[in-house]
Amino acid sequence: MSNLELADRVGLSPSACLRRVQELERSGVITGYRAVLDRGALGHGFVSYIGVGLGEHTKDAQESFERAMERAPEVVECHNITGTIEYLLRVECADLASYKQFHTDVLGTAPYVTSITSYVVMGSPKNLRC
Amino acid sequence: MSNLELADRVGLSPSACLRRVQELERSGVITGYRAVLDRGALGHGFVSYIGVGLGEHTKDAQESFERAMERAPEVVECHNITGTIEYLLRVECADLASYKQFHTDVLGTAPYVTSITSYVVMGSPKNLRC
DNA sequence: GGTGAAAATTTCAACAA
DNA sequence: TTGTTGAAATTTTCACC
Repeated sequence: MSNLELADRVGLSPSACLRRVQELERSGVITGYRAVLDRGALGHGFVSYIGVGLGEHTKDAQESFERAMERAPEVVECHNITGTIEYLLRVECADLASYKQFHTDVLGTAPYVTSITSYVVMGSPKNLRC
Repeated sequence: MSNLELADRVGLSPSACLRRVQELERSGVITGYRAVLDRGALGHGFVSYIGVGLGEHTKDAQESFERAMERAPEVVECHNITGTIEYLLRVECADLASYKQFHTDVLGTAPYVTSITSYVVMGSPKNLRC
């Protein structure tokens, strides 16, 4: 949306509207801007969440696992969570075959991993983040 | 990023670059554009994932639960997943107190809900979606 | 895919409430 | 402090090569 349209929607002049947006950028409320991509069109239609448990809870175990996730392009999100397991991943693959490959090649060889629980996404009735 | 900078980065003329971007928009690969906001600055620093199990698996049970999630502003994502539970939510609250309120007032009163498992996000070492 | 010019937008300084 | 005006700088957009 152009600043002109935004200004019109919120009922401000373009310059006043721009000043507010710039203030949000400067103060860190707006971190940046992104294009929203269609997963299916990109060939990443197979989405799953994966709970991962680590055998050790040392700093080294965490860092080496996180580095492995950083390298894997299929891993779109990696959250360090409380509870019975340590990590929750969001993984986007082309299909079940490429997911299986990720499962064995990446998760199977990642350091300290002791448990893997997959939840395949069948649909997302609400998704405000994309 | 302006089209001028993007064109410079990919090594194309601005017009050729714009033509490619417009084709991505037209063909549906690029669905839209979003500002990336800082959760903490917005007062939504308390992020958690919640696994939800439903007692019934009827169409009615699913639809009424999904409608309840649609109404709750704290629910940022609602995924219908395979596995032992039916839904995985991403919930963003101000703090633990407002999370507790969401837990009892929204999830506690949502229809057909039989199990709730919370995973509080301590950190997100990788997060390509925002 | 590139060039160049017209149209539109962003940006900001000066001013007003 | 917040909003408006107006003009310059920049960018987007597109016809043509």
